Amino acid sequence: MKKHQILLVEDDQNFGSVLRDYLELNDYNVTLAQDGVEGLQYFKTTEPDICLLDVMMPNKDGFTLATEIRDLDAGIPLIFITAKSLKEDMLKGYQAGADDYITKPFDSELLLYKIKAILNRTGLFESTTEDKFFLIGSFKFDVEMRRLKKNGEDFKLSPKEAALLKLLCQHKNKVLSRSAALKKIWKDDNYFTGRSMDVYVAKLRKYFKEDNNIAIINIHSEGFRLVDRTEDNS
Amino acid sequence: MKKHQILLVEDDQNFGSVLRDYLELNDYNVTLAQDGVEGLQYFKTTEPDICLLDVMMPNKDGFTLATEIRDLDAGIPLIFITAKSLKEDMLKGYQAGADDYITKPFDSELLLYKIKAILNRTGLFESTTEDKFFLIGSFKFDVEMRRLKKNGEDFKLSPKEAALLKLLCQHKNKVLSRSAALKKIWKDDNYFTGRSMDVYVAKLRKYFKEDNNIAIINIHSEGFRLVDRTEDNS
DNA sequence: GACGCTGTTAAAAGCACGTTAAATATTCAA
DNA sequence: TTGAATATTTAACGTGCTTTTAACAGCGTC
Repeated sequence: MKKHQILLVEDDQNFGSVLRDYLELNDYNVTLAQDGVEGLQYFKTTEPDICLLDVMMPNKDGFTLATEIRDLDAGIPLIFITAKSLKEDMLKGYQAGADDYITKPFDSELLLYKIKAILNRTGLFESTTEDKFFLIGSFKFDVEMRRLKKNGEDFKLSPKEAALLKLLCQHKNKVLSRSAALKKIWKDDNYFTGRSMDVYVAKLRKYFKEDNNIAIINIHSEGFRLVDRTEDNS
Repeated sequence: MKKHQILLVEDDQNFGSVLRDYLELNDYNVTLAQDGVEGLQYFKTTEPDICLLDVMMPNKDGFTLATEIRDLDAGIPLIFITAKSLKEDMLKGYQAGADDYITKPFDSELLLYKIKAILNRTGLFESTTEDKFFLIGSFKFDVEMRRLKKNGEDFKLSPKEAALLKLLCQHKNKVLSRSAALKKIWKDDNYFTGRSMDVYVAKLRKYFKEDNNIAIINIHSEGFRLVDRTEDNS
């Protein structure tokens, strides 16, 4: 999963860098701008997913900046940060197109949740770039459709076959541990589910039987490894 | 512009009806439910654009309700209303999928702005040009009229037939998941609604029986796929 | 070679789907 | 309000796909 990009515009250097570090610790990429002018410039170059704007800033205040940003991208989420909790300010903020408003001093954990909530919302509408296809040698595996295609042949996979192949693909050329796969797909790890998984490994191997470049190799009492020799790996 | 529909769930009768009136004065259609159970029921029947949920309620609390609502419609915006401003509560709210959080006593004008901000955001992503027609091979499907035409033939579809065909069309050549369709059309996902859906799939297939280019294909335990072979897809 | 682990196949059990028809529920007009 | 027309759900039965279990044979390590 790619990290989300945040634009933070805050003139208070101390507060700004502390907040930036905190957000970065929580897996966001943060660009920190010192004022509205710089903020707009960084907005154009970094193409953030969400903006945190201080209201009171020299040079260009947060509301003006918000309007300009919204001009460039009507859909970008905005959160205002302000010391005052004046009602007029909040209303003005929402008019400028705020998605949320947070007043200093604020709880940093709460801010994280707000960011997450908003990104979830916008994320819903973006095409989720979850792994939809895998290329395995000359095969193409369509996860949603559960189809494994090669030239003329076109196999329909069962749910468990597809789930297992997906896991193997995600670990291509690495080891997929037995117990991890069992817990993930079978939600259980005992003798019988283990045997069941072996049956599925056998089924998958059949599909790749003709192709010597593809193999599902067992690592004794560890798990399985999907090797694709069409890629330049040792 | 059609009025937005709000679902307000609030057990305090006085507060609830005052808030409802206030929102109605501001051009919203409001449905007021007294508790979580009633809330879920009204959610299914009124199909609101946004929900305002009191957290503390008898019978079923706001968080539980939120989860159930999100299960039916992952995209619907939720705002929690609470008397306490406990951090734990707010975090729990955001985890339950809140878009915003407001604590009593609150400024009513601010609430309006929050609602507006959220509706603006969701409105951006909805297809403004709601699909009125679909072309399926040599058929033409008029969604509002619930008519499926081909040359001489002209079938009149029932509401559920039309709703299902519309969903299939929106996912043409992709997978329409069983549970998604059931939640969207039947507002429920259990054995019997599932069987009911199968009956409707059979009905739809009959309409396309003569045309070999159109098929509704089942993907076992996943859902259905409307394939149109007059378009150049594999 | 003993033991546990894996490979494979086939039979058995389980579950999802296709379809039709009968039973309910809903709608609409008289 | 009632009854006819329409719409939807439930039931029943057949079919096919999926998954588990069982059985037996081969492999790996100690």
